[in-house]
Amino acid sequence: MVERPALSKGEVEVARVLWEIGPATVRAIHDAVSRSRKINFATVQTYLRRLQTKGYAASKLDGRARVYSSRAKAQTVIRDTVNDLVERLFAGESMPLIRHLVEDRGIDESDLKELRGLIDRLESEQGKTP
Amino acid sequence: MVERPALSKGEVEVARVLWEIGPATVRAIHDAVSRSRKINFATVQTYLRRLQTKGYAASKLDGRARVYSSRAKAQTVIRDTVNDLVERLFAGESMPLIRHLVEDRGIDESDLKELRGLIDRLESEQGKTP
DNA sequence: AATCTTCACTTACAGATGTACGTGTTTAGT
DNA sequence: ACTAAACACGTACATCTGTAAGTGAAGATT
Repeated sequence: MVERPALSKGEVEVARVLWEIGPATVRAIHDAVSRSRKINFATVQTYLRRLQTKGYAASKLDGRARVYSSRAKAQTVIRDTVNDLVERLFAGESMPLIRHLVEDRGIDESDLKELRGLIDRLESEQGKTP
Repeated sequence: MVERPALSKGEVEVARVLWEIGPATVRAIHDAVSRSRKINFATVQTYLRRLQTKGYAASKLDGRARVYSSRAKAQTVIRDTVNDLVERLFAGESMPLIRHLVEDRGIDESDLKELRGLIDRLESEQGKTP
C-alpha cells in the first residue's frame, strides 16, 4: 500500500516501456521510446531518475550500464491513472469513456469479437456475485 | 482546426463542468466543482482564466458577474485527451483500456446491456463501410 | 451613512514538468 | 599510449500547475 506521487505524462510513457521490455538499460529504454517519438537520451534518463525517486522504479549498475526495473505493477499505475482521468473528464462514470473508445475511436473486427466474449462472460457471471 | 495547448488535469475538470452546466458564472462553476472535491473559489477562477487564455473558453460580463462559456466541443477535448492517454499508457492500443474499464473497473448490468447493443450495431455495420 | 458581504481581478509562489547541456569517466579502436 | 565513442550523472531552466492571499469596488444590511 505504498503511497506514491502521481506520474506525469512523460513518466507514464517511460514506465510503460519499462514493463514492456522488463529490466533494461537507459539505452534500451531510449531506443524503445524513440520508436514512437523523437526524444533525447538525457530526457529519458531524467524520467527514469524521477521514476525511481517517486518509487516506481529501481536501478542497479550492471558493469557500466545502469539497469532500471519497475517497482510498481502496471495494473496499479493503470488503475490510478484511469481512475483519475475518468473522475475528471467523465465525472466518475466509465461508460462514456467506453462508448467513446468503441464508437469514436473505432475498434476492429477481432477486438469486437473479443469484447463480445468478454460481455458474454460477464453477463453469465452476473447475479452470481452480487 | 484551432491548435490549442493541452489542458492540465485541473483545467479538464473545470472544462467538463463548463460543458455540463453550460454558460455559467464563476460561482456556479465553483459550486459544481465543489460537489466533487474541496476547492478554493479563486482556484476555479484561475482555471477559468487559463482555459480562456488557451482558447477553450470565452467569457463576458453579465452585470457584475462574469459568465464563462465553452469554446471547445467536449468531443474534441475528450478525443485529444483520450488519444494522448492511450498513446502513452497503452502504446496506442485502445483494447487494453476497454478491457481494463470493463473487467477491472467493473460495469453494471444496464451498462453491460447498452454495450451489448453497441456491439450488435457495430457488428451489423461491419463490412458495409470498409 | 457606516459596515458587512460579494465579486472580479491581480499577484504570488513553491513545486512539477519537459527538455537538454556539460563534464568526467570508461571502453574500444588506431 | 592516444583518440574517439559511449555513458552516467549532476545541473539547469523556462514553463506549467495547483493553490491561494490580497485589493478594491459594488451591492446589501443595519
